[in-house]
Amino acid sequence: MEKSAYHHGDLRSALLDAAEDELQADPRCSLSIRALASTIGVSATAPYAHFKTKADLLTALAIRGFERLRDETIRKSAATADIDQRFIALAEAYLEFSKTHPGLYRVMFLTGADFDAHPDLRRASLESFGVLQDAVRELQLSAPLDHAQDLAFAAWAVVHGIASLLSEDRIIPEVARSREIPDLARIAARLIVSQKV
Amino acid sequence: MEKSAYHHGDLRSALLDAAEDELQADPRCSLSIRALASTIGVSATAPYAHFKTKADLLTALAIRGFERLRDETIRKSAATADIDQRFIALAEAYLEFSKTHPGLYRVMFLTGADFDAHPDLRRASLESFGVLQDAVRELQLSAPLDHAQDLAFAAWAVVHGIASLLSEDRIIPEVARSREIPDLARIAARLIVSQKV
DNA sequence: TCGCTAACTTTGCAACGCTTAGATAGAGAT
DNA sequence: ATCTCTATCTAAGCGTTGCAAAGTTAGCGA
Repeated sequence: MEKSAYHHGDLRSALLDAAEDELQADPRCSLSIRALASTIGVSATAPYAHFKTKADLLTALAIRGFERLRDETIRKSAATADIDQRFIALAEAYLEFSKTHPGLYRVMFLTGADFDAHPDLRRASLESFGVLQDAVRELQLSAPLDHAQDLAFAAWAVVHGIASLLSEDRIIPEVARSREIPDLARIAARLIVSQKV
Repeated sequence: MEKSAYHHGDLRSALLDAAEDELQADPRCSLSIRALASTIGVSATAPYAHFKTKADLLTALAIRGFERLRDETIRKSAATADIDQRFIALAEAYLEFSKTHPGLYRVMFLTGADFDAHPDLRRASLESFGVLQDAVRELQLSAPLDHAQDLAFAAWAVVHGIASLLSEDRIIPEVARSREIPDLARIAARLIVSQKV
């Protein structure tokens, strides 16, 4: 990087980094390509050498997000030995991610990019879901496979539902007030864990 | 309406209707005030007499959406007598709403308007949640109140989670393929109903 | 009949996504 | 060492957007 004054060197990464910073500062901001370019110090249209459209940049951001979510959930749940506790830890990690990166989380689920057009996005999303799926399978090894699949999906839905309501502030204040993430994770985990056959 | 050529008569409602039509045609569209005004046939800035900002229009739309969601869920679940079945019907109605009005659903959970600034939005949202809450309370009249509250919240989270994944196409194809709404509703309902004390 | 006022139009600005055409510089071949 | 190819950048500009400001219209109560 800083190879010359003219060529930036790693504008693509710089754009994604700047976008993430912006999202961190204002989770609901509509990222402006021109503004990103400006803060980096390149011309307004330089980003278009790396992303054909703004949607493509958002898709790249979403992929980053899913990869980080996968890594975070794996890391935080690996520390626990007990299977039930591990599932709770996983839910916690998921909610924690959505709370510490609300803007990124928002982009992940709202890019509107369809999986067929972006196989990388599909893969990243599938891998995130896979972590939850594995944990559920651990919960009930003897269960018929489609039931385990349904349950993994249900687990994803609960956790994503809570995360979504949480980060969009659409959560019912009376319920969520003085509710910490561990509490919310337990609410979600209880539904799933109790379904063990 | 059509009081004169100059004054529209009911521009506010016309704007909301046009916005809904637009969302129905393209659920992911970013509504343009100018475009709405144009299709209605008034000047580009006429809408600002009724909505101070675009966000205010979106908030009004969200309120409409929550009211319709409340009505729909009440109507469709009232037909069923059995308590468990009623809960399933309720989940179905919720998912059905998110599927038939994906654009509106999107606006409802993404306006970013905070409840403190928009008490009408808070009320509408609370009333939608209240329908689910009542159904859960019916499920377990004897339960301690806070548990019922948690469970109602969990129910909302699952259903909203599924609806969100569904309408944003973030649903795992392998899971959702050939899954109709009744199936998805049953997956959600099983988690909740089985928690009866 | 006379204002008062809500609902409109006109004009205009700054920011936006994106296109096009041209400038720059590093890397590989000769 | 030079030439050329190409990815990366700049500059200029188009159409659209949200929104502010100032003036116009018409219905309604005094």
